[in-house]
Amino acid sequence: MMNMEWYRIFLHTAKLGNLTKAAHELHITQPSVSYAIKQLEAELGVKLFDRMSKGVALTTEGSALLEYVEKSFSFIDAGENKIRSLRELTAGELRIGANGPVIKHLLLPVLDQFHAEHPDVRIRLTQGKTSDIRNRLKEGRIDLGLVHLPLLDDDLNVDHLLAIQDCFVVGQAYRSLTKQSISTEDMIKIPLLLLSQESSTRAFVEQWLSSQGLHSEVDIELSSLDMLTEFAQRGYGAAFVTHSFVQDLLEQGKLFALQTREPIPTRSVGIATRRVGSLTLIANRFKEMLTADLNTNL
Amino acid sequence: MMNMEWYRIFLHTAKLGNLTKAAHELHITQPSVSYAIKQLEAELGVKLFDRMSKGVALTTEGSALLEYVEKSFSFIDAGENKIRSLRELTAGELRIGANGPVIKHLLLPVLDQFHAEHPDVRIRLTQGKTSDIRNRLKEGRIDLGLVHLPLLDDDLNVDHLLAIQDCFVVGQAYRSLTKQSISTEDMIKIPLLLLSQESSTRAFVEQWLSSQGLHSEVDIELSSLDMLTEFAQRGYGAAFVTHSFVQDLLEQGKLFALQTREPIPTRSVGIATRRVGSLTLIANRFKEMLTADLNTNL
DNA sequence: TAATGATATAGATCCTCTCTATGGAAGTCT
DNA sequence: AGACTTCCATAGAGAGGATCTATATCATTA
Repeated sequence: MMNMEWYRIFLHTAKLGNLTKAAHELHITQPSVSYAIKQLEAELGVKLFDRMSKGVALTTEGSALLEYVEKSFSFIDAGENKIRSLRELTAGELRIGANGPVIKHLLLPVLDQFHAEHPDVRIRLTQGKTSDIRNRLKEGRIDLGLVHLPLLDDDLNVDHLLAIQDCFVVGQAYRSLTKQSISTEDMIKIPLLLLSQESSTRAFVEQWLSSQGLHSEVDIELSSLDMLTEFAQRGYGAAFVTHSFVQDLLEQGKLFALQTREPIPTRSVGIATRRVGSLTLIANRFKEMLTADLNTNL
Repeated sequence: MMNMEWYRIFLHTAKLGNLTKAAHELHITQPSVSYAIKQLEAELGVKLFDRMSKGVALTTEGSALLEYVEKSFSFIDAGENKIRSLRELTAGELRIGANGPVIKHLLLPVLDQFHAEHPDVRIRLTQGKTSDIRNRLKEGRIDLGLVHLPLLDDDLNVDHLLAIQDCFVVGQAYRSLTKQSISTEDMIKIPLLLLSQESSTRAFVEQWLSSQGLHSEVDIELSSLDMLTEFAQRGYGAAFVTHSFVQDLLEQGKLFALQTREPIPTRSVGIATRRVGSLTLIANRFKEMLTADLNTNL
């Protein structure tokens, strides 16, 4: 049976025209090269080299073979280089999905760091709701998703990343209500500003309310955090938002958090990946970076 | 060190997605495949397959590698096919050189036979004088030349192919001279029709004459056998030609051979090849055919 | 003719691949 | 749930081929 190693030896020998030099280059001895060439010639049934007084010279048939063998090995070389690049994270891509606020407040700083360290990695970022991200993950269109927990899916693996605390915020108009704690019943008398129906945040707040036997009439339903805070600032009502995502506005005195008597449970943001198969080296690295970063920023 | 055989095993495994099946296809056992994949992964420093419950699946990195490995092996396959074709004489080319009369009267019949047996071999035929053929051979532009002997050249190997007998022929006008033998001295009183200066045939006839202390004034100097016989037929004089090449015209009574009292020595046509290096399989085959053919046609 | 620089060959050795046997994990079918 | 099947991993033994050392051989060159 044909042995691919013989081709490697053939290639070096053909290029150098000298068994002894080829042996040197391959870190083997001259008889080994002689043996390999002989095997190859026997197996192919064709003489590949003319043995000259000072070295060897390709026969016509040998030359014909060389063309192919050269190309073959150049592809192997290219493949090994590609693998090296992937291993050293100087090639490949990172495909992530997350929702808007998470991208802006959690992902972006880490992404900056990642991009600085691995500028050759192409970053493909998709914005979407947790449910979108789940689908994209399962379809293999992204490698890694940042999602709100709980996310139950047999195909996905979800690691807790960090806990977030939600709260209701209001603008100057309702500032008086923030002086002391407020019951949930009283609170929902204020017009509520919530994210649109399908979001997991909306599901969360509605579940919290219903656990207290309450139900809210939503007054204003928006699809982005920025708009929610904008409306809240202008006094349209109380917006349900993640505390740390509006930190700046709270500090600037543009928004004020209500102190709900009934505490709002914390919830988690997690990293979701496919359960089957393994992460790309890149995604792995990024995941490490995410967890490391958020642990130092505690 | 990287072993090319591992790539072969990788390729089969990747395509089948199943170590056991790959082992079957490669006529080895499943643990061998398992081992090879493991070695390759270790050497590349990258996991190539995810081990699933029912088989294996390429990782992203494995897929990247596969692209290259596929191409690499397809070139090896192509190379092996090419060699097979060359071995079976269903590819490649035959490059021959010979002078006009030899092509017409010696080469053509054998070439017909060769072409019938090996229609896929491209035939490159160059017409030229013996000296041209020698140069082309030495430059590697042809593989095989049919030349007049003697041809002395350290770089070339010349095998005797067949002996030819030259003669002087005349047309109807001089027919009377062919009734009985004629002395060389008398003969050169007839106008002589010879090939042009540089041809080896011309050199041969002049050497024959001068060996008898004679010298000829050439009357008509032409560069092709056909023209020589044409002029001879029309009674312009005696043409020096190879007997077997004008056999037909002699039989048809269009030409008549002089019986020279001093016999014209036979000379030889030979096959010339480069001394260094080896013949292509094709040229070898053709050479065999030439010698075989001319031995049966004795 | 000796020296040089090649390749070829012989025989011993060692390494690596392959094998057999077995274990273990994940799914599948009663 | 338990038996079965399918597939991969591991361990250890064994064989065979690639490699090594030593030497022969051949052609060229000084």
